[in-house]
Amino acid sequence: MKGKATSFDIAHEAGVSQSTVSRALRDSPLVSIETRERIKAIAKELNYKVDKNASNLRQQQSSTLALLLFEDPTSDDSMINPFFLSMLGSITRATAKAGYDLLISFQQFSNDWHADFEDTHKADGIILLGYGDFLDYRDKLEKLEQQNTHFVRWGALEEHNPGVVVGSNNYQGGYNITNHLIDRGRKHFVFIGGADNHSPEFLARFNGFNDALSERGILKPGQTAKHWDAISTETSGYNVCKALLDSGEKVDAIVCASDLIAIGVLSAMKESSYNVPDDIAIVGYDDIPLARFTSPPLTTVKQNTILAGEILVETLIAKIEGRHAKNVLIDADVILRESS
Amino acid sequence: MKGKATSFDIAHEAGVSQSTVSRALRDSPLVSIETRERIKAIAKELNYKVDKNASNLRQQQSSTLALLLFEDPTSDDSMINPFFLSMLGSITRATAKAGYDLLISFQQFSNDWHADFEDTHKADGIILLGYGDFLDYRDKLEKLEQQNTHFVRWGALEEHNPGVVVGSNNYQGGYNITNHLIDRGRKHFVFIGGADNHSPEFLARFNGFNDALSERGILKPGQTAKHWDAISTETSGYNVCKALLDSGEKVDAIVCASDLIAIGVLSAMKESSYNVPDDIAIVGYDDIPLARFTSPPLTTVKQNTILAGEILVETLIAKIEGRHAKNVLIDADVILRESS
DNA sequence: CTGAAAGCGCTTACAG
DNA sequence: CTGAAAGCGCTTACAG
Repeated sequence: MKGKATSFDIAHEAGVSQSTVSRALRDSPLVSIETRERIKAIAKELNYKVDKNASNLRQQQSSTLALLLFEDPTSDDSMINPFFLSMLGSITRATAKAGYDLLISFQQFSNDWHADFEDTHKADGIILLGYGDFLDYRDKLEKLEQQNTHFVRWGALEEHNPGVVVGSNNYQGGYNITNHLIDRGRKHFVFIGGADNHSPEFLARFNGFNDALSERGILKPGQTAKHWDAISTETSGYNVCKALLDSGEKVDAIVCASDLIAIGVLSAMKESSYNVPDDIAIVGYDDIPLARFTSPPLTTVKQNTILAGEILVETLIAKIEGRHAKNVLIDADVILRESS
Repeated sequence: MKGKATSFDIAHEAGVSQSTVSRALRDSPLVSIETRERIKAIAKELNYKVDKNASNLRQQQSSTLALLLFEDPTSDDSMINPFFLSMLGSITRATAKAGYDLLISFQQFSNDWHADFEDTHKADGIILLGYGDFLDYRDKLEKLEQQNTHFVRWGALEEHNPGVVVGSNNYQGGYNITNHLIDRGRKHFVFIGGADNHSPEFLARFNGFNDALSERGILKPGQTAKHWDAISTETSGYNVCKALLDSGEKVDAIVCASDLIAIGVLSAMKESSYNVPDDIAIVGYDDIPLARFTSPPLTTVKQNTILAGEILVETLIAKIEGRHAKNVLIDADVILRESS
């Protein structure tokens, strides 16, 4: 036998037609059990595998999902946010469990990204993952929607979302962790991280933070909480924290928009000989695996990545199969550790 | 226009044959520049994309690489080794640059993994990534080789490797970082991590460690360095370090088989009030992004993941295209930080 | 430079 | 329960 075996080879070997082979391998009840078993045995022996290209072409679908992972081009080359990597792991597993393959593509926000996976029939649907400047790509999402491309996006729920969105309850997370700090007697709060509508997830965290401070009287009516801008990297957290300390701003609690920022902040604190949490409490957001191993271990808000990955995949498959798919908000839990 | 446009739609619109459309879109010099441009414009207008399934079927190839990422089933669910994630990032980028798509699949070592990506024509070749019990899957690799499946493996170079291997010079890394510690006056060494032929990469690091100690007279002839077994997770590093400290073993330098282990070790040191590096020097291996942010920052051996990803992809494509592909050993550099 | 035709390897409606 | 045939949307050898 030269080259790979085809269904015709099996048919020849089994003394049946090629149609019967195809039916048998797909477990069609139209074929008697005995013939089915016989054909399967021969297929196995010849190491036959259905050619996916032919099968997909004929069926006009691909049993493949595409994941577009957006990276912040401002961030460090090799440093992909561990939170997304953990999502990637759970999405991969959920995809496999559902019988689909997963095509992956990293995209730079800055680039003119193209989501032609579905147009080229390489994928039946697309998962969009990544923080980043929402406003920049809103147009593209709307175009995707117009083209009837199936896609789900991980992100913040807003009034008019193009497509379906699965996200974490960022407002609740920011709100709860701030209340925790207030309960511990903290008075002077600063939020470090992006907090405008370019990154709605961080903004929601900030809003929860702000509302908790207002409700508990830390903020006077009409006042807005203190906010220092940073992108979601350790380096940015480190630099901003240094600047914050230099500014002489009175602070005894810092709420960071992500764990990565918090790790940079902890590092700056140590360098400037501040004691965490005695002098200043630091909390993060995401609960990346390393949050347990910082010094001190980091209090943070856990995003349930395993659940999130499953829901993303489930939602996308629902769209592909034409079932109803709705937006989902996943609860975010505060994880108490020693940094607060 | 209902459904997606095909090359026949473009042909109709352009008043040429479908063959000419196909040629024009592939930039064949057989088609005049003017016709080419005209056809491309129409294709763009109709939002036409070549159907990959049809194109692949016809050409008997897929322009897709598959990445099998093996996870250690003993390790924490959500915690994928950051080193591999960083490799994943660089492999994704290198794959895209070479004009291929990337299919990803996570595999449990324990499972009966099947690499039928190439058999099903879903991928032209396979990249195997992950530490793990080499002996367990040696048979499978040999079977892959017999079936003429194109694959590259990330790992240790050994005498009789099935297939092509790209790896880091683990022996050199272990050797150099140990010499660094000896230069700093350390006398009592322990290696934490797996060091048998089930995980040849860790074993190579241990061998480099051992040989450096022998050459410098820290080990008497015939003696073997002290070695405590651990899997590559923070938790395992933490537990083993606790046991080591409890044992009363005299130690002033610990060489860890991975940064993850070292992070657990640092955490145990802190808890038991040892000062790093004054009491005990700790070094890791991998230089994961967080190594810079541990407390104290971790001295470690850098694996050049960007280069590694590029070489893996390059090597695999060489095999696919029938060119000569040889094993590659990448240099490993010691990164000095405060933990040693 | 262009077109008509074959064929990649399947799945499935149609006929028996 | 089974088979002959059409067709998914391309690419490319062949003929002009």
